[in-house]
Amino acid sequence: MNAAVLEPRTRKGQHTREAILARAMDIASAEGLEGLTIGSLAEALDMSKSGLFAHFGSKEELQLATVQAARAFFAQEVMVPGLRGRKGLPRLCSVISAWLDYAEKEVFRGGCFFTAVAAEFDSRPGPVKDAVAAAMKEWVDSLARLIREARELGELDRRAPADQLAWEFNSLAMGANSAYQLQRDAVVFTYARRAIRDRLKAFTAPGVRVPL
Amino acid sequence: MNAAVLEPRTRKGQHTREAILARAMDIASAEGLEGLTIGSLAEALDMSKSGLFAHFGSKEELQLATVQAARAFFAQEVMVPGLRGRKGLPRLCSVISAWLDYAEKEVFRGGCFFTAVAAEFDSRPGPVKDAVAAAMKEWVDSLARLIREARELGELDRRAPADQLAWEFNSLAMGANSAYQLQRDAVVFTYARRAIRDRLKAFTAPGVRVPL
DNA sequence: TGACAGCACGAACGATCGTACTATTTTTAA
DNA sequence: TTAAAAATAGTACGATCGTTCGTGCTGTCA
Repeated sequence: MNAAVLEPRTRKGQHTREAILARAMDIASAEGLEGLTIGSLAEALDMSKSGLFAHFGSKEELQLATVQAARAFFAQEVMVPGLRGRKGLPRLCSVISAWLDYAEKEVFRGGCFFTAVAAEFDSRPGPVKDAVAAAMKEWVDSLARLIREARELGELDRRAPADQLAWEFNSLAMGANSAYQLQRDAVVFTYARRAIRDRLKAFTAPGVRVPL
Repeated sequence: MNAAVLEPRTRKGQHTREAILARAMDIASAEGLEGLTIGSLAEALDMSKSGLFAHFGSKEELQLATVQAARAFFAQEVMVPGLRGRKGLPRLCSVISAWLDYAEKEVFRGGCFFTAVAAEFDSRPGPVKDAVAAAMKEWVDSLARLIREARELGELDRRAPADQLAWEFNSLAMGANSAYQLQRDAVVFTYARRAIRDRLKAFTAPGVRVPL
């Protein structure tokens, strides 16, 4: 069976599929992609298990589709608003700020979808882990690219290690999301902002303002 | 039934219980505390489901016992070797180093137990989440205490924000563990060490060596 | 030696999991 | 308008989940 090519062929099918994936992202952010159960998902959407199941053909395909949906959602929610900032340091800070806001606003019940799912699948080899790892890498690479842009514009020191910093900022943002979910103390977002700002300041000329 | 007070009354029972929890920590680090199944755990230990079950009385009690065992294990594996460093900055760096080594050596299949379990339970209210949150808080507080000691010895600037830094270092270490599990590239441990070292250097007098 | 406590076992429970089949309704295209 | 196609529902399956129950085994102490 080739379930990977199951795709909706009508507007209605498309609409249903989108509704399913929106709920799936929300549930998975809190319960994980394994805790995301076909029965409970169907019930939450007032449809039958088998009707929902037919959209994907297997649970793994549902999980993969959810990861792709989350990737698109993240781009829409974080990258698009973030990229409105002026190229260079402002844009970098704008993207990071959008990401922290997205975590703090709890757009999903469980906070950031990828933070939850990455931890869940990081030691489960398979297509789902590969998809999650690819999405994370794509995101960190985007951050590194923004850092290099700021460097080329002379706003950051030429020696600023882009990959290192991108990884750091991602770790701090994920850490803020996790700590907030766990302890429910929003001060961690202040910690994260300050940590990133201080780190960036170390690579700017004295007096340059880091807009974060 | 009061399953919480189920405790072994013979040396043999004690021994079995320890063997169960050792396996449980290992499995849960990779599959999570929900993925940790009584059946699979029993099979891995060559015992019957019911025999194993009787040691705890419920799955939640098994999960709680596993968290407590992991707390003790972490103290033994990270805090004890770390505290051998001389009081102050060396001890702080020694503890952080022990923690990064423990993650990199993959003492458990899935890396750090608490990183995995914190992400899994951070949006599942209940006694297990509470236990995990308490353990994490205890650990970050320990780091903050070490930072304050270094500050009081004059090795770190008086303005070094202990809670902020403790949170940062924990985020970076957890981030290194996660990224390593996900991408299997050990360079992230170098990133984490460098990030923490640079951050500490910003609060030391020029020329002071940060032993990390 | 006998009684008893603690440990472990096998069998079975109801519930729920993912999945497979068939039937019915709804949408689309001619 | 009608026939094909797609979407959804209904039902049932084998497997596995956590849990319960009754029963032995084993070592200890009177």
